[in-house]
Amino acid sequence: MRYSHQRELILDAVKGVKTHPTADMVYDSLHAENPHLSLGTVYRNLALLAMSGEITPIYTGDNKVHYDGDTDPHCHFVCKGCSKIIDIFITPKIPDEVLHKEEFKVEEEKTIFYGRCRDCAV
Amino acid sequence: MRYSHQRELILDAVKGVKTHPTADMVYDSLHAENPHLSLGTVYRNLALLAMSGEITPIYTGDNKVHYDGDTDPHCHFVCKGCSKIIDIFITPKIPDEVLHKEEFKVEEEKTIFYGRCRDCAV
DNA sequence: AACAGTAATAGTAATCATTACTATTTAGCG
DNA sequence: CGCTAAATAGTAATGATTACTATTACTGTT
Repeated sequence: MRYSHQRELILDAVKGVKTHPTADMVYDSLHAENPHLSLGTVYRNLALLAMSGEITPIYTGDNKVHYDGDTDPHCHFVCKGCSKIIDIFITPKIPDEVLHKEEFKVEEEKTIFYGRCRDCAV
Repeated sequence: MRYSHQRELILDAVKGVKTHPTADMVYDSLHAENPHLSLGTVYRNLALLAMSGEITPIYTGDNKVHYDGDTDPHCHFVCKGCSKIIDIFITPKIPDEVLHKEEFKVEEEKTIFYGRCRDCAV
């Protein structure tokens, strides 16, 4: 993987923010300062950065991939009202019984809690 | 919610299977016997059934919503090689520290383990 | 510093899952 | 049976993501 200015921009955009932006949001945040940046480039580099472990994809069910610049293992909360994603800094522990299955080998765990945030309480 | 024959078909198709089918897969499995069933009807009813808690959506990151006919709380394993989904029958426990946050109220938890199945081992 | 080779980009078109729309059908109640 | 609203079929539209291609720009070599 060869250096590219755009990839650095994109990585910084995700790392520099505590929200969990989608490709579209990253593109919007960079486009004003970099009018020639292409949305396809954002998509491709987010995928590359996720593959190389520099950012983490989050699949919340809103039909868009979000990315987290904090790769330290932790969980997320997703509000069913406003779709906001909140970091929960507890380290999920993969149970031994799951690690020792014959059927498959677990490499990572993703845990999402769903509910309602204070603003969206029913 | 009024009874419909189509909804019953769709519910049975998801409940009657241990795979975790997408709307498309449900449609395919029913279309031969029910040539007038519409894909839109499948999508709408899967969403309705999920909302009423009769089936559970799973977001694995493959950009398609899968559904699980088993609503008993449990986890899933997703193979990074073949994308197969395997049930893991351990009941995830929502940690007290998460249940007692002021910021939000957790209603459910979804945990997915990622790795490689035996067939896709590297 | 020019050169070559090849990965990366920009810009646009295409794809794929899902949702929206509308005329028609049907559940279910009086 | 007949009414009314909910549900469906079939098709069109949307929205996120990927594919494609000509051009640009890293990086190792002379």
